Amino acid sequence: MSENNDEPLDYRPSLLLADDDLVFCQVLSAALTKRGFMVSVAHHVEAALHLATQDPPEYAVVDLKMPGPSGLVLVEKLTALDSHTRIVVLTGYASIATAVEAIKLGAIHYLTKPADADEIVQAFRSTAGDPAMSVADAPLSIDRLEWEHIQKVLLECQSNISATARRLGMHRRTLQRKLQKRPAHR
Amino acid sequence: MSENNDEPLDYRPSLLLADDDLVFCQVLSAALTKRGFMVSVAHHVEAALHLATQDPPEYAVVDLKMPGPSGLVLVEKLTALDSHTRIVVLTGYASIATAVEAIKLGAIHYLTKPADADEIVQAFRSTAGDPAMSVADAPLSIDRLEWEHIQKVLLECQSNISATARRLGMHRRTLQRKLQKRPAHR
DNA sequence: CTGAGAATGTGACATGATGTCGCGTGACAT
DNA sequence: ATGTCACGCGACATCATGTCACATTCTCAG
Repeated sequence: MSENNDEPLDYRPSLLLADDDLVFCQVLSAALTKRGFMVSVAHHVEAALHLATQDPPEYAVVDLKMPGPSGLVLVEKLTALDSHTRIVVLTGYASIATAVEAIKLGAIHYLTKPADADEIVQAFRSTAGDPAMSVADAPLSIDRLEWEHIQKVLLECQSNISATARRLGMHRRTLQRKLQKRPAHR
Repeated sequence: MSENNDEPLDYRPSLLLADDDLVFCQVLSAALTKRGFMVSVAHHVEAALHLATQDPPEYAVVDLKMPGPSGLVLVEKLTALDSHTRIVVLTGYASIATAVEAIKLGAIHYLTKPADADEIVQAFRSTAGDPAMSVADAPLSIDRLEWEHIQKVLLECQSNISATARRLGMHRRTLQRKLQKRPAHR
């Protein structure tokens, strides 16, 4: 299922993964390796550039929020090094402004976390004007997405419910109800 | 301040304004004319294409939400007609998904209403971005997150509302109502 | 060209969810 | 001690949602 038949079986395209989240990198790099990529990982822009300068990768997944310079400058540099590198931006702090910048700087797609490996591979294939994705993958439901997002922000706020509610622009009472309503749901 | 000294004084670059909001068109076209553009207006994609085919404009301002086909197809067609046309997308229903598409299809910038004429002119001047922009944003609000997710799926479904509602497991009526609301800013 | 099936826009209405206020409690710093 | 802040919970008016119904318009194969 996960084999890529478009390429010769023994050829693994190089992929640079730049993200400061260690566990996320582990999980994602394993998933991408399983899908046929030769993955190298960097946790900040400088390290990523070091790798890319020696051998510009064919694919790149870059997070925007990293210690030091933002992932945007990495996108720019990667494009400068090799304009054929297919770059996908993957961020937990999505905004229209950074999305526009990323695309203008050479990224071919802009995804928001949580995103699984399949979405990313799908993004690599995507071309402009053709949002014809595989209908197979069901998009996660609104409720599920909301839950993930809440959990993430809640973690950032050290489980401070009041602070989380403020950052999310929702009423504390509502957040309380949402939290206790589904301790676990697919 | 609003004079354009880069061009001969009697030369007015052509600008196509595509938006279905009549009063908005009046106001904006007046403002742009005052700033030295030769403005022509269209209220839907078909009319805009008719004008553009005869004489591809140098600049274009296109709204996304118009009766009939989306402004995205206009962006695509305009770029096909003349890749030098500087297109700015201007919409009151902004989303990351459409922003990415618009840029990939050839727009040079993506603005959200309300935007005044100065912002638009500014956008026309913009070149490839500066990657030094701030990226550390507050997380999206719950409402905003929901909006972005809906827009993404909607694009995948080629703006088919019924199909989108099915994929999201929500009632079509509910989706309609959500789409009519303006997206929350943060 | 034409009809079946699908998509869309819209209204109405019962029900469930949300926003909001308030109260009491405990933790912590001043 | 006293103010501030976070928390949980009750109550209630209001808003959003799910659901059904109906009239158009679109799409596309026959």
